[in-house]
Amino acid sequence: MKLVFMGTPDYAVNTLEALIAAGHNVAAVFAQPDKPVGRKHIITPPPVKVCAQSHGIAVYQPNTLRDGEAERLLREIAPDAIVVVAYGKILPKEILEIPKYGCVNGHASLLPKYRGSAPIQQAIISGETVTGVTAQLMDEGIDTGDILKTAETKIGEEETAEELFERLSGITAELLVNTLEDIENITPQKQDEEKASYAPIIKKEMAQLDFINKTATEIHNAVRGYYSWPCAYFFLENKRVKVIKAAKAGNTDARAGTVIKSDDSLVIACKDGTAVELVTVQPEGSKPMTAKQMLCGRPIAQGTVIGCE
RNA sequence: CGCGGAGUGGAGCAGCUGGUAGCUCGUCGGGCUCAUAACCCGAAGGUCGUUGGUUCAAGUCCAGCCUCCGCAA
Repeated sequence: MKLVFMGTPDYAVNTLEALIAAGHNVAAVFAQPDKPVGRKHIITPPPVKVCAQSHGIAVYQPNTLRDGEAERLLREIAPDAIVVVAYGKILPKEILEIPKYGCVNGHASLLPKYRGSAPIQQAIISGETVTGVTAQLMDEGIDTGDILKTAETKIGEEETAEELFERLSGITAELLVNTLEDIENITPQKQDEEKASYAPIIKKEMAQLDFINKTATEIHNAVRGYYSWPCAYFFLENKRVKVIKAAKAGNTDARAGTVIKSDDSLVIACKDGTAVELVTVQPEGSKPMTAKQMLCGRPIAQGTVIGCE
């Protein structure tokens, strides 16, 4: 099948590779423009671009798809289908209409749940135990297209968003290859709007831990869901401390937000009499370390209340 | 030249205005104890990232370099 692939980050690379390996003719790849990355602001090409180039595929990085240029180009290429994975741009109607089989998107949730930019993180933060990937026939809305195929997977109890990303990336690749294979025989299913939910883009501030108003389970989910970006955190003497790993630590009758243990481990009381142990942390300016290591050099008095400014 | 923090015994840190290094943990030895990851006593272990400079004297001041990290993107 003659395809155009649209994607940007690491997450999408598996799918591109899989499509090529499955024998499809990937005629062109669209990715976001190169962006400055890192402390030195080095202009870096997105992973999908790097991958495409290594396969000798033409790469396009338009700033917009709405100036007619992309449409003209795609009509000229005339793909049978456009496959979209984490591209980062909304496809306008005139482009959606170009391919015979439409535009097929791999979305990292079981639609209609968690439409939007952060389905993976949101699933973990919400405490889901099962998630998956949906192949949908894109329409003009955000992840509102008809469902072609889905693949489910369990979320591990200690699984982080980073790990889930990695796994779903592979599942997405497989699902999309299968979807294209069967595309003639699939009857697209409408999404159930009643069950729809939206996973908004993650902002840094959302990852600040609130021990007072969240239970230990919610804290644990947040720590996993925000890892490795932006990473859950709290403030200690005006310094940001990231929490890399946390564990539920039984019950307590201490007031929520209070440090109830700070010798060889760090335990904080949470909402509803629950308690959470902060296992691995990273104070601003330091490398990640165990809570015990941090306490060696920066003791925290028991009874200290960790608020949420 | 985007902003900022940091490189000190195995780990995490302190060391302000310069006179050869200290804390918590760990390690090792001994003791207490029915016992212990608990407690007590003791010990080992540091060319203070690197190069050069100022000084009678620098971890401590100055300059350059290397490395790590947070923010921002």
